Amino acid sequence: MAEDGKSTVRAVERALDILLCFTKKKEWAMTELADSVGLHKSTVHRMLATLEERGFIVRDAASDRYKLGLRIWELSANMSGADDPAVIGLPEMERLRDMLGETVSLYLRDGNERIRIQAVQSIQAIRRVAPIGVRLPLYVGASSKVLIAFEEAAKREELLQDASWPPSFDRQQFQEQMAEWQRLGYAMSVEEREQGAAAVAAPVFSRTGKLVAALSVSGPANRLTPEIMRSQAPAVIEAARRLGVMLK
Amino acid sequence: MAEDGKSTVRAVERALDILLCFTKKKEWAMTELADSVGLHKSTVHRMLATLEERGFIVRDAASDRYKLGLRIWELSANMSGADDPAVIGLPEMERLRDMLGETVSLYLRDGNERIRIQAVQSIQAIRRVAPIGVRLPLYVGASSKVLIAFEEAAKREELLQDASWPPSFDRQQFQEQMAEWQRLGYAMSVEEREQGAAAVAAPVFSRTGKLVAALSVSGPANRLTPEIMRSQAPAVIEAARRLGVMLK
DNA sequence: CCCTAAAGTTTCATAGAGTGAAACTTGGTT
DNA sequence: AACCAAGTTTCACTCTATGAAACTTTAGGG
Repeated sequence: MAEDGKSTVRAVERALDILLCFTKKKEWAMTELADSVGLHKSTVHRMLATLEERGFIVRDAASDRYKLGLRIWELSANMSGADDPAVIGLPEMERLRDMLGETVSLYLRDGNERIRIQAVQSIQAIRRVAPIGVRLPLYVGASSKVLIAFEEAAKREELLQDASWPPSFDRQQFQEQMAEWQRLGYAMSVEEREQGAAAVAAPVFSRTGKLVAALSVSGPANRLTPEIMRSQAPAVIEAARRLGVMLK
Repeated sequence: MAEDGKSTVRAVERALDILLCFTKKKEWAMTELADSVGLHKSTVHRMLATLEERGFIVRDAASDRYKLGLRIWELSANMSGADDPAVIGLPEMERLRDMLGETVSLYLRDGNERIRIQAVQSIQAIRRVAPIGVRLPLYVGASSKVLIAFEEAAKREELLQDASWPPSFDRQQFQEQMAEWQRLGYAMSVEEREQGAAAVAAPVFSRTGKLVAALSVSGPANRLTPEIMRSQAPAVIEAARRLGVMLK
């Protein structure tokens, strides 16, 4: 039972791992799941029965495969509290989008990854939903820079020392540039994570001065040149500041 | 291990029950949770450690209490598939809202309850987030009528026979009125669930003709008189039809 | 239409995982 | 300081979760 630090419940861990599979793919057959998590068929079967009984997953009537159930919806609806940046920030993000005409995203750091918790698209009237909730690496992109550079010193060190970064990540260079981002109050990226994409991001601080999120404006690199982004930076910083004071 | 039908995993059930507590309240102390689910402190402690390790819950740094973690977000984002009415239906719902000037909601049946999975408010520009995801009883309200009356015959019977309805629910009367709703293609309610509120609802069918949701228009009863609602019904039915063809 | 393969379901003996009582620690209040 | 409540850790025991194997259902091919 003893593991790294706290003692946990194996059966529950396994069940949660099964649930987490649904972030990779929306529909799973039982055997697929068993292979994916490396458990025996009959174990997965029992787990799925349990998860289904509580409404966390459902069986698609047609395909006989498993999907996430409505209880997940219910939970996520209830997690949006008065302090949820995704909800509170929406109007401010829309304002910024209308002002700059580009996609505006809000990122939270979770461990050594970041999650896009809210986004308003540039062109489409209705926001694309797919990319909300995605996990992205914390070592590329303007938002990542912000989420590290403006973190508390201790946390910042811890993140930089993280062994799980890929070899391509240049700690040295990153650390050197960090001072500049801190001075300017924003960071940029050009075709780091995605071909042909560029972004400017600014930190969102809570009233207590703690970093809570990164607000980014992103778009095609040929439109968002470094020069253009520099000119947009003040608007992003201002929006991020307003966003910050709205929180908690 | 043997229970009603399928065999389940007790530890997992307990963990899920703990998670489900967060639909009632957003923040919990450990002892509160232990009392609520009727488990020993140390058991809950272990469960929470497990849930936390996987990111399903987090400890609020300030209050030292537990809240739902970002993994829930991630899951809910991934559950919105190409067939999620909540996402696809939004534009159509907004159209209807703009046309009638009242709140438009979309309900799904889950067991013998219904869930409001999407809503666009009448007045506010930004949609109220709180009530999305709430579970409501299936025996009152226009949407409930629709979610039962337009279900397949077998399912309909099963639902009507459900023993968990309160004594106040008049099966006889319900069944008599059902034919009328089916004939008209919509149902109304006046001050059934909530004082001073009224609603018209129409069924949303998938392309295969299966009932998938109920679309409702609701507002204050003094504005939404039966007469007015009757005149709005065709628009609701049409919007529900359009919504249906968009699905899957 | 039958045969075979794959996927899903149930059964069951066993080990080891989960459990809760109790002891211990931490932090805040009178 | 002493107290109390909340949270955390330990540990022996038992019952629960487990996976192998048998069995059932479904799907596809000859």
